[in-house]
Amino acid sequence: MPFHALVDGASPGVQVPLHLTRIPINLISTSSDLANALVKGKVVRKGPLVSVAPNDFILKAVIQEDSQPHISTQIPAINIVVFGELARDFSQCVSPGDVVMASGFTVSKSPTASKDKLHHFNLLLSEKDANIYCFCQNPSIYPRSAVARKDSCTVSAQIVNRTKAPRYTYTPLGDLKAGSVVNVYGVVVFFKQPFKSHGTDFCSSLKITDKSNHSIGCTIFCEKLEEHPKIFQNGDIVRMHRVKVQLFNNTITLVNTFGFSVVTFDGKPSGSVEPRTSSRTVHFDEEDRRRVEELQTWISSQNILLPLTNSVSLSAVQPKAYFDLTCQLLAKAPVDSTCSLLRVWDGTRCPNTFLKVDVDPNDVEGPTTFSREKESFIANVLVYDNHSEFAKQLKPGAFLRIYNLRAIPVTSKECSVTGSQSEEVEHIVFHLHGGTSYGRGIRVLPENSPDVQMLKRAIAFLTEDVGNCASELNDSELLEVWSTPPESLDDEAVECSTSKKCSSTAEGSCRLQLQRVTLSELKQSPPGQAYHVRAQLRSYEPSKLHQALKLFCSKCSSIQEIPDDERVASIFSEACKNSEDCSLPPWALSGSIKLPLPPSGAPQRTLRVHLSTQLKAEGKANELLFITGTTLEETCRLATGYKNIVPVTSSKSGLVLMDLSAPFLFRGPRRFYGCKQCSEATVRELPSRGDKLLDEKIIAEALGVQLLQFVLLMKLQLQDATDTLDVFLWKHAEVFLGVSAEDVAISQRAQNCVHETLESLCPTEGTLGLRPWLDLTLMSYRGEGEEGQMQTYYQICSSPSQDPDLQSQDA
DNA sequence: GGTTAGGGTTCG
Repeated sequence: MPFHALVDGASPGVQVPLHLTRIPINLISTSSDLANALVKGKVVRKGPLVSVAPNDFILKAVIQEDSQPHISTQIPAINIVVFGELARDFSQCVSPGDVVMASGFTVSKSPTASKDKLHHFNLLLSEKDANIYCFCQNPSIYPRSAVARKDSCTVSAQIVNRTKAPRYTYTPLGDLKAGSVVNVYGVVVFFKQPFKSHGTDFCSSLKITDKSNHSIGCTIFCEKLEEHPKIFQNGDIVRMHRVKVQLFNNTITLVNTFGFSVVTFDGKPSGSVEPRTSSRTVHFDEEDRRRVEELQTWISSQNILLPLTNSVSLSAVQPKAYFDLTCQLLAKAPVDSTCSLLRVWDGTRCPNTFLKVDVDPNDVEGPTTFSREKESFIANVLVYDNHSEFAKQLKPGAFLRIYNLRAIPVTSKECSVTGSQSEEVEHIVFHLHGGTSYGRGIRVLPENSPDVQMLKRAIAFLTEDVGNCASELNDSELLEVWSTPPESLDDEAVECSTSKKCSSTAEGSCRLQLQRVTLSELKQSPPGQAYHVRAQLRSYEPSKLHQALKLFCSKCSSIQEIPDDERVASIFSEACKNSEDCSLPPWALSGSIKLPLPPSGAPQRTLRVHLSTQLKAEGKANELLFITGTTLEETCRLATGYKNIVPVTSSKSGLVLMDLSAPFLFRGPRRFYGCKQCSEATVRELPSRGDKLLDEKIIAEALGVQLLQFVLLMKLQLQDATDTLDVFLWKHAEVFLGVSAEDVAISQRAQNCVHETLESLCPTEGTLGLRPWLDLTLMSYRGEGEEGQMQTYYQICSSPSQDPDLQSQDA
């Protein structure tokens, strides 16, 4: 049913008001109190929509009591008459067989009772006073909209009143006929950011494909930028409504037409399907979710065929190459009338030294200088023409993706340290040439995008305080993880091994140039430094990827294992057993809900839930549910449909969270854990957040839980002609493997991606000689070993940049 | 009710 409906543009999550009381159809009469009455029935007949005036309609239908399926005859049924726009919405949204609820109705004597043998009264539903809710017979279809009611009745509801939610059909890209106007779904294989056309509008150009394997060019003209598709990378999914099919040069193309709308989705499955749109009235239902997930699955099966992303981290940039860069803007400055300088970073270090670009310090937005260490992580990007114009609106701190950057090598004369001779030095600078060829452009990424989350973690790892981490290095749990303290890079720790050169343009300041060393040389070098090595991957562990996934506490710096399901299940069953009656906190409302999708044959379970009065008052009752008395399996099943589920148990003192070895929060397939040592968990009402979406951080903070972060931890053995070396992959694991740890925790595709990366670097079959050579930046640091003695450890702090010239060299 | 663009690197 197409009811992911919005009422007057408000947010979804509509619920049947709790003060309504259901009235059986056979008890309806003129003497009944109808003010708070709710009637529920299955639509057994639906008449045509009759237009009586412009925007005024009448529709008749028959609903039948739906609660007595075992009685085959004499089921109470009643005529309903719907008026106005509500009638039109009902006509569009409700089909025979659907179950509806209605309130705010009046009754009148049925003139046809003797003929149709139905109820002696009719229900009259006017647009002004009545509400109709569509009730879904299978709660699994709309579990998100289920709400608890005080009378323990379960409803899955979405409001129909004033819903403008027609059913959409989508044309496969292989079936497009010139001249028609269609709705389509597609996977982006090429796109340009919107650019100013010579007419009145901005123009977006994109190419999409689907299972039919047709590749269709689309041109979108819209005056407002926010109406354009929000495409971040190839592989994103777009859904467009009302596009015209045209022939241009004998090729089918799509152009937007009157009533056009577009929504985009991440092409990577991440557990939740979030429509990207600035429209407040997006229509998005279960069918859409299914289509998006189907395309995501298809994309993952087409990985090899689709030229997806060209994203590269700074550490992997190859001179002369074109690439996309996801980064944070630190500072910017105009260079001249057609060119601006952007200073950006992504948490990794480019092996090449950047050309210093001279700008007037008074023109710089953001810091004019950085510490020497920080400077070595910052890239200089020159953007020209239209991009220089666009850059005027960028603010330092923003997260950007820059498309089709080019790494330009620049040779310049510099004086050596002694200052007497000049020598040729190769620098690098990134150019974003003018124009939009190859999708050249800049996009500001929203804070909540998975790529920005990953970027933030990489940057946070780079800048976090090492003292914080070092003080806890003896933690026994930490030492169990390969007996080593993973270290972080920070300004103190990075004392780079440099071949020091004085830039002739800089004020005598020294620039960092990482020297490449062999593994054997590295072992002889002093710790506490960054080194550049070229090596092959000889082996890695753990071989079972799920063992690489850990939980990390940023407060006490402990690394913890993810508890297995057996352990978590036992915590749930213990909590059930030990549960006692308790008085509810004053802010909590209590109710019950039925579990969706009971396993075949099992009776449907009703669960006791508590929800926040405040959230309910804000119309966000479904955003956070506290549940009691469930098994792990039931909790997971329930979590597929609700935003946030917090399992609790009742004790004499009131509601309490479960043992923190179990996840404290479930959302879809995601589970969130808290640190046992650092949490002071209490079940309490969440402070009002206004319009801010409840996320795990807000919930954890409110409950006094120190949120644990998913991290990946691996041990790699590197080899070159001189030696082998064990190194850890931790703080840069996400950048190195190109996935987020959180996705690895829930997505098979992310896991496959890691597996493929490792397999490509270290194939199970084949000789070592055939393995790619990797350019890597390593940090060395001192830490306490298993026996308490100090020893040197190494950690990878770059992504694997493969050296094509060395592919076939034998070690 | 549909002009604009209709992908295809590189001055800097």
